Amino acid sequence: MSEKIDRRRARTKQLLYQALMSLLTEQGVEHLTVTDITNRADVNRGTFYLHYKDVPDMLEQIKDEVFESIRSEVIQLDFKQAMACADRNEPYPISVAIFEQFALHADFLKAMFGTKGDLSYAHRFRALMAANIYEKMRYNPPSDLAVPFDYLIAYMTSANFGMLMHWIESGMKQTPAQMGAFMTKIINFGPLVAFGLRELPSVSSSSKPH
Amino acid sequence: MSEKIDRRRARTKQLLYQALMSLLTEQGVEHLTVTDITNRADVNRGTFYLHYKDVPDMLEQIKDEVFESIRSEVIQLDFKQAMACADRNEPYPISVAIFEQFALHADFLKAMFGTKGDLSYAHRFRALMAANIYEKMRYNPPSDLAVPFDYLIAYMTSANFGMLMHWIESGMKQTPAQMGAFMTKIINFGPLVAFGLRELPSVSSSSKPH
DNA sequence: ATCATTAATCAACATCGTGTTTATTATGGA
DNA sequence: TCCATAATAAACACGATGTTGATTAATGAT
Repeated sequence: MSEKIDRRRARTKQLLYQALMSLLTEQGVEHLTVTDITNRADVNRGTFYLHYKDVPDMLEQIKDEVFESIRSEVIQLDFKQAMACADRNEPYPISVAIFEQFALHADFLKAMFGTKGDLSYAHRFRALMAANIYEKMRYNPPSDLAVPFDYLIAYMTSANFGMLMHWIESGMKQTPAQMGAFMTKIINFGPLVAFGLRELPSVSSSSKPH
Repeated sequence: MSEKIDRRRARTKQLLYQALMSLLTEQGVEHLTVTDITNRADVNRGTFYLHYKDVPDMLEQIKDEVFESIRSEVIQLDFKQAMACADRNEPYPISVAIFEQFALHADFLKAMFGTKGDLSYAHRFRALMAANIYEKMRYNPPSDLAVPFDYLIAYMTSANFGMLMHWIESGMKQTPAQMGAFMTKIINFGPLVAFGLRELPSVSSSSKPH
């Protein structure tokens, strides 16, 4: 009853979505016009305005949906669980689930993070990761840093996000499970150890909970 | 003789530049119109086209100049020198010079890398760093990686670039010398050691030259 | 199956920014 | 001074926008 969806609305909305996606993969996020979208969707131009305010509005809605689908996974991350998985040398399931969610929206994200992409969207994902890492650190607050804490956050979010982008841009040759394993290793042991350039260092006293 | 610069050309070009910069810091790189720029510069709209093809062309020229000024410093980086400085616990001069060059163009870069920024420009700088790191690695080629080499590159370029962006976005509270010190530490010892979360690990055999 | 409701279409409109052109004015360098 | 060139002003066609009103078509409920 409360769910009343007119087939016509759903149909044209899907046509517009498909048209947008094909244009997005072709020419990136710039120079997207209502005229182009509606022409490709074989829909009257005026009809577009029955669904969206303008092109940025349409993009915003899709961005929100994709972001939310990933955010809902990210907030389930548990630092201790991830560490336990890393010690047992197995991928952390929630981490894998996140990569699967990314794979699901690969085309869209590839366009949004590609050369002609949307920097504000990248910032949004980085902010999500930062909040998450900050949450992790609260369990084991660092002190006596050789480099300020906010730089630690910037470093880690950018590094992880960079690997994610590289995965998407290079055609997702690794499975989500593999990527999850990479990420877990690097987060817990640092890049040099994870990449096999150094042995695992002995755990220092400063990383022990009080 | 060969250097013949009409004062009028130089004057209007500077007026256009100043107008562009003030608009850039106000509203980011999007929705920059010729009309807005020439209005703010108090210059006839037609005059703009005597200097630039269109707005992207004007941006491109400035982007090229700034990029080149930084690239010319980056290519002077020497891996061994940087390591030597790190061991003596002093900032690597060329690294400091790079940060000074960034500081020189802070306003422009802040706009280009901000929320409404230009992702293609960010990619360009990351590609520069990637080429540089790749060059470094050639002296000490890694083998037996737990994670593929291209992910190592993606990780490192993104991490370093992320710190750089954070420095710019947070108002450049650290001096170029301090930032150079941060960077040198992290590149050589990894983030966990650099941030003081672990002790310096013993150097493994895999990181020794043959 | 009917019918009122809602969606989609079509055509027209004013608006805005673009890039170009022409004629005119002014400024600079020699 | 005087020539070359830069800047101005006004006009133009073009393309995309966002809106409107009238019309046709499809849908869901009864």
